[in-house]
Amino acid sequence: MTNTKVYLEIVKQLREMIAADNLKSGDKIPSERELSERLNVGRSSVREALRALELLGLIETRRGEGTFIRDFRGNQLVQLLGTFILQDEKAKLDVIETKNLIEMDLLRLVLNRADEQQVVKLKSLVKAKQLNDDQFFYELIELADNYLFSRIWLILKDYHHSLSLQNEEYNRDSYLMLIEALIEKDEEKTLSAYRQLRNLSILTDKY
Amino acid sequence: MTNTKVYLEIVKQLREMIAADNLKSGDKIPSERELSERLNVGRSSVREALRALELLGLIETRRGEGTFIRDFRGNQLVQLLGTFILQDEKAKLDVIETKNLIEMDLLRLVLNRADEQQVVKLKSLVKAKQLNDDQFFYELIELADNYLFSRIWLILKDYHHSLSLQNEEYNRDSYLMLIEALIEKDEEKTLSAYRQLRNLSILTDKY
DNA sequence: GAAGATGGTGTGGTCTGACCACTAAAAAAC
DNA sequence: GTTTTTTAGTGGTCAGACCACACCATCTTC
Repeated sequence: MTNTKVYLEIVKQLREMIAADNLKSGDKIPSERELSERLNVGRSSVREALRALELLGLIETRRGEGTFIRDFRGNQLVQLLGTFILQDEKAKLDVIETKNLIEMDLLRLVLNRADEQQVVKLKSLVKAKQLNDDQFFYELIELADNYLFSRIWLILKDYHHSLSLQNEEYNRDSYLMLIEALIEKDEEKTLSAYRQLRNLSILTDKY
Repeated sequence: MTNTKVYLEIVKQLREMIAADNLKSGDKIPSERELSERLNVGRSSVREALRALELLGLIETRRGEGTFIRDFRGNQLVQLLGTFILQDEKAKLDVIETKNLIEMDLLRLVLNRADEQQVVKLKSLVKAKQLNDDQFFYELIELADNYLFSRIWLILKDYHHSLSLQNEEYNRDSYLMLIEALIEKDEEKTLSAYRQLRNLSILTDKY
C-alpha cells in the first residue's frame, strides 16, 4: 500500500513547511510530538526523518529545548562520506590532484578579488607565527569570498587528512614568496610559487 | 550520562563493522533486530541510524529482504542539499563562479592528459549531433580521468540546474573552437575559447 | 526587594512490545 | 519433478512508557 516510506514523506513535508513558513537558520521547528500528531504518523517515524536530516547537518536537536534549523556550514557529512569513498589508490591521487587544482583556483580568486591590504595583513601573520599549511590556506580562503568554493576546499582538506600522508612540512619562505606574488598581482608568478611550494612539476604534466 | 547520542554511536559501529568485514557494495548487513541485540541498544535507535545512512545514500533497505550497502554513485543527496543550501543571491553567484572555475580546471586536465585521438573523437561527436552543454562537458570529464573531480562537477551541475536560470543556448561553433584549441594543446587559447563560450570577461575580473 | 531554591512543563532520547507487509526458502501436495 | 502452501525472517510503523535535560514561574530565604 504505502509504497513511499513514511519518513521520506515527512522529510518532504518538512521541506515544504520550512519553505512555506520561510524558516531560516536558527529557527525552531515543531516538536516531535506535535509533528507526529499533525502529520498523523508515529513519533518514531518523525524521529527517523529528523535523525536523517540531522546527520545531513540540516537540523540540530537540543535535548530539553527542541529542534532547530541549522547553519549548514561545517556539515560533518564529509567525514562520513570520506571514509566510505576513499578506497583505492587511484582515489588518493585524485584527492591530491583535485586539492591542488582547487587551491590554484583559490589563488586566482584572491588575485582578482582581495585588496593589497588584506594580503599584507596575511603576510605579517605568517611572519609573526608559524602557521601550518591548512591554516595558511584557510586564511587565504576567506579572501577569495566564495563560500561554496571554501566548502569544497574544506572537504578536500579533510579527505586529504584522512589519507594520512607523511606530514610534509613546508618552509616559511615558500609561503612568503607566494604572498609576494599575490601582492604584485602576478598570476604566473603566483602559480609558479604555488607549484614550488607543493613540489609540483612546472611542466604541469601532473598538477 | 550518555552524551553521545546512541544512533551516532551505531553509525560509527556500522562503519567499523563494514571496514572490518571488508563489506562491499551490494553486500548485506545484519538485520535490525540482530544489530539491536549485538550492540545492546533498542531497535528504534538502530533504525534511526539506518535511516540516516539511507538518506545519505550509503545503504539501501528492501522490505522483507534486508539492508544492503549501496553504490554511492548517483546519490540523490545532492538535490536535498541543493534545495536547502541555495537560498540567497550570493550563494547562486558562488555556484556559477565555482562551476566555471571547475570547468576550466577540467580543461587543463584534459590538455595535459587526453591524447589527440580522444579529442578528435569528441569533435566528430559534436559535429554529428547537437549535444547540450551538460552532455558536452560530461564527455570532457571522462577525458580528464579524475573521478573525484567528476563528482564535484556533477554536483555543481545539479546545483546549477536547480538555479533554473534561463536556458542559455550556446552555439555549436563555440564548442568546436574550444575543441580545436584542445587539439592544439594551447592552454591560453583553450581558456579563452571557454570564456567566450560562457560570455565571461577576458579580463577575468569575474570568472 | 533581591537572590537563590523548587517544582512544573515541555522537549528530545531511548527502550519495549506489538502488529503489518513483504520476501525467500523450506515444506507439503500434486 | 513441479507446483502450491506454509513458515520464518525482515523491514515498516505505531503506541506507550520512562529518562534526562532546559526553561520558567513560583516560592522561600535572606
